[in-house]
Amino acid sequence: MRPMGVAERKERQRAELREQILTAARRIVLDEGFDALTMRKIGDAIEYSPATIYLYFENREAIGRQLCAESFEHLIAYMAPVGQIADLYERLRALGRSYTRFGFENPEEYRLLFMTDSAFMEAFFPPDQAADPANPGERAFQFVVDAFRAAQAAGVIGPNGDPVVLAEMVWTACHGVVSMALTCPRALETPSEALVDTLCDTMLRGIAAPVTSTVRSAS
Amino acid sequence: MRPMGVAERKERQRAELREQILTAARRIVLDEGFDALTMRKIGDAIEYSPATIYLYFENREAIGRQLCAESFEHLIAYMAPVGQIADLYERLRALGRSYTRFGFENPEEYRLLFMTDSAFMEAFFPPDQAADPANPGERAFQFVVDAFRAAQAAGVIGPNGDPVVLAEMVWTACHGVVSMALTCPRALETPSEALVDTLCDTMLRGIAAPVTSTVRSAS
DNA sequence: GTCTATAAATCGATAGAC
DNA sequence: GTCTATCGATTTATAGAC
Repeated sequence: MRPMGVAERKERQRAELREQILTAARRIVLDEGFDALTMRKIGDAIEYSPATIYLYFENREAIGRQLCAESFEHLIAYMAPVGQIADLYERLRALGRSYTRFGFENPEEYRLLFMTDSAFMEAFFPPDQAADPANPGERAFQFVVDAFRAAQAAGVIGPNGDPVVLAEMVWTACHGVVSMALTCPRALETPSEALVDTLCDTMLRGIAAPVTSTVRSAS
Repeated sequence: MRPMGVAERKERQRAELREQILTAARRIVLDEGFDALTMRKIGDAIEYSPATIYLYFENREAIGRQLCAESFEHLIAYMAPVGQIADLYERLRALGRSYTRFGFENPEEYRLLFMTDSAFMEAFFPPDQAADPANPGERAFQFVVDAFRAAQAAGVIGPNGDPVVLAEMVWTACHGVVSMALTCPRALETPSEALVDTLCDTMLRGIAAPVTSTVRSAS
């Protein structure tokens, strides 16, 4: 008779090695970027042959996709505490800051999520219209949308503007600062954090300001 | 005696082949992106051996740098006509639109300039503080700064805010829309052009609005 | 000035032995 | 389940003949 639990142990060991692969891959990506992620490097790190990795992941991309999902959770972890801020206006400002802070503190994760080949992100923003709430990318974005919806409901920013458009607006603007700072820090004279603050403040003022009475004092 | 003009002809031929190399390289980059630019492909295109190219350019990066300089000129060509717009407020809005239009209409050029390894851009934003007016990257940026300066001088947007910071703000925000749209079009629900317009309008309203009296109607 | 030939180094992925 | 060995295809860049 085969002892009980043999299958369980095997399954456990298999999951363990899978996790080792991901840990090694994550380390490589964080240190050197996704382009530097090779099966050989992973193999060296976990002290297995490169061929073995193919028994745990279909290919290199599948590893990348899994890393993406985990990084989205990481991003959410940065933004989630902001939900505690009672002042809904301050919450919006803090959201921009927490998003960009994630980018600056985890540049290679940020690169992997938002600055690499679209093949990854498309896996997280599927073509079908229905937003999947289980999708970590979608969940991160909904955080921003909800914050705008709440601010509108409370009358903090005025009812004008689709919350989705507003969310995409601040998201892409923040993304602009982070991605430019990561691609070419020298191009920005203004310190990134100051730029983000100015940007968020200006946008929120612009959203709060009445659309009709644009200030145009001269000629 | 050697006929006159031999050296001139040689120099002319040399410049011609150099231009052929750049033309072939440009085509490859525009069609397939900078990563797809290889010495072999250039060689095939111009019907010379790959080795020959090294007699005209130090290496692959030097070719990329030259392409960058030309693409900066291309970007300036998009933005320059905007300088004709008399209404300084409209000029600022048009600046954002012309910048992003360059990106959408020339995605691979945009990628080369602003979304590739920083090694290129750093060549155009040198470490020394003094902004070199001959630098095409610097010149493109100064366009935006000058527009803000003019708008401030005319009292169109109020005197608050360093024009450089304001310029970097709209620049990075516009860059955010373009780069996100190029990296993962699916992530944006709002059409890019609409997003740019909303973004620029909102920012300009926020700049025009008085800093002190931020509208905060409720709790 | 241009070529051929090749060095030297990658890489992803697989076949088949154990 | 893991390995070795390797295929097959890249690439940049150079040495040396012509």
